[in-house]
Amino acid sequence: MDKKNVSMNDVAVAAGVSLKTVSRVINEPDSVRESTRDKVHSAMETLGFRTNFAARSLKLGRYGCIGVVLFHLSGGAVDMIDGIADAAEERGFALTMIKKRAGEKMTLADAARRMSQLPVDGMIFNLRQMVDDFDTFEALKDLKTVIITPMEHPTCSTVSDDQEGGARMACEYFLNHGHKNVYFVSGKKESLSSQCRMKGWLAALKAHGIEPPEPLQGDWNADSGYAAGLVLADKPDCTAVLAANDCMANGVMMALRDKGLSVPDDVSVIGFDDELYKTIPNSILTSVKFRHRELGVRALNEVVAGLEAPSSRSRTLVSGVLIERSSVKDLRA
Amino acid sequence: MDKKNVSMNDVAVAAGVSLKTVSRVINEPDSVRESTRDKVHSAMETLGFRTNFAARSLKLGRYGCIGVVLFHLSGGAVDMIDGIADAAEERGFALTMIKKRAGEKMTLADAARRMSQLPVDGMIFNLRQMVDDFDTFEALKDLKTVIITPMEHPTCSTVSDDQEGGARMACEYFLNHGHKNVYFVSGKKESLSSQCRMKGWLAALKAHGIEPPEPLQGDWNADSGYAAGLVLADKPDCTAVLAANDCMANGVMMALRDKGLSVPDDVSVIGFDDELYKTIPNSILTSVKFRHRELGVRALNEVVAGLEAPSSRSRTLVSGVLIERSSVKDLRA
DNA sequence: TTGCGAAATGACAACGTTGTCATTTCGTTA
DNA sequence: TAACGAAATGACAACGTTGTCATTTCGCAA
Repeated sequence: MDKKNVSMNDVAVAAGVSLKTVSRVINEPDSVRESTRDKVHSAMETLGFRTNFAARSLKLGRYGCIGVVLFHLSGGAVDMIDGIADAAEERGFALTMIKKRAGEKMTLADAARRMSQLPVDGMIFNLRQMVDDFDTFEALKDLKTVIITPMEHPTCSTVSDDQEGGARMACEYFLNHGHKNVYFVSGKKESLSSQCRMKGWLAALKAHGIEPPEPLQGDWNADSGYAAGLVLADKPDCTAVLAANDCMANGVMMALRDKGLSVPDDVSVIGFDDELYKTIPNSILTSVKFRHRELGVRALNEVVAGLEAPSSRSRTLVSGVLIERSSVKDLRA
Repeated sequence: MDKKNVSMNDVAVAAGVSLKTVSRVINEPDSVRESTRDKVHSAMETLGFRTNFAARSLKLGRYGCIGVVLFHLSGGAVDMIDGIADAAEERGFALTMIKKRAGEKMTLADAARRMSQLPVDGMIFNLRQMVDDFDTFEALKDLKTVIITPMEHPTCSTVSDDQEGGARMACEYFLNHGHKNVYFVSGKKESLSSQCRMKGWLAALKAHGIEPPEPLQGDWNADSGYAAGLVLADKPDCTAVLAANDCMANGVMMALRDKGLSVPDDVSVIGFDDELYKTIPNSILTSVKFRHRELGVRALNEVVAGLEAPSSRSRTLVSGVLIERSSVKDLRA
């Protein structure tokens, strides 16, 4: 019965004004007389008018949308997306999202090409693992591209947690409390987060002239931490353990206890992400927390700032915070 | 120096063909001679042509995008978004996302209005708490709307985990194992998940003619579970505890142990979400797991299926699964 | 070589907005 | 009341595609 889409022209006819006046009511209401405005408004109301995004964008030459490519969707990603979305909202942008499917192989170039066919003025890549064309990739000109990744990129702006710095901070915290060495339990090998955390640990120890012990390989889950803890319990020189996340840290602590050792009296432990308190009552685990929300906000702001100068390039690091609880013993006493 | 946007016309001129032929190379390549196609392709390559989304959508009258409104962004949301995104990908759709900001008040009508100005053919609302206009809301016609929520909606299609059924299943599991009653620890009051889980618990007990004990109020975190556990430890008739999530279940278990009770020998426990194993080594907690990913897939499919008939209405429930471990003792023996 | 039907290509309008510029209407002052 | 400048409104083109329909080119049989 009724027409599919109500256009400005329909509204104009109904209100007895010109199409351009309807346009003005929407975009510069002050420039039209109040009586006219009311007529137009009620016509819009009656007909159920909604501005057509496609036509508007076509004319304006921009979309008001930022593309987000999720190469990987992990736990911390929620808060990051939250930050991106809130910041976008605040600046009047919506998000256009695509995701790498499990098993699918997607390069940065693939992602950029696909995104460029969608309604976006700029884009953000969330990249937590290495990708083949990382170093050779060049963003499409006139389409600002920001990569969320700990790696430095030759031409694109990047934003990252300072994971390396966070790990260094945790190590120094141990050393400042009189520990002479720090053991490390890593996450999955292919994870850049794990790699960076390990790098920070290595750097801190070397900076103090300490020979780092062999790191123990974990997989983020508690069971792998428990296995590592069993091994560490037998090392007499092990007084401090840095685990690449809280779940593994918890596994380590439980193994140590099962072996008759006390945390922190016999061995001190620090984790990452500060989420153990959600699952363990009265959690004592000291942990390095990253501000994922802030990370998202920064990434979005960087894109928006770069809309006018897509080829600009910057590198943003969002520092971590050490949440102090009681899992680290002060050996200096 | 170079023009801002390369249009099909530019490509046509460069390739020495008509604009329409370029269009055909893109949309129906088989209808154009191979030699022509090659000319066009190389012209596109040279000029860096990318089809203009706005113009294309304007002409076609559709976008190939599904809107997602996040009223609330919780942990389980990651998997759900993952499912939505994968299913969208598979069916050739991208996602357009907006989010309710913390503190902001957003009704369904608000969300629908905002979305309708964006490039979307249909939309999904993720709604985990009650909202003022839930019962009165009517979706915009010709814009299929699916709500992810446990509540039934008068006019819109809804998709949900069967939380109530999951809770019932867990209760019955206790009862089938010879337990005579089941205590319940709830999540945050305003959470619909918590409300549904409680409803299922009540329903199961009543169906067996059991008078439900007073539920204990928690807040999803372990500490609140621990507090509840301390209370429950003093109830001699308490042999079975259903906690609205795994974190609280863990809190309950630790409190019971601290009070000298054994799980499952003295008290049996079941949780929800099956995520404790990530944090606790050798976790014994039996838990009801919901398939959030599947939930997202169903929601997206429902939208896409409804694109042609936006006013159709359906209700989808995705059942939960009981992951059996050893935290429930069989009292029948 | 001619003629014919099918395949390939092209010209032009249309989608629903906004920008440019011209025209009309209004309120004010002489 | 006339004249004027400012405010309000309108006519028309343009954004970059795709659909419709007309035209050209091709391959093949007579």
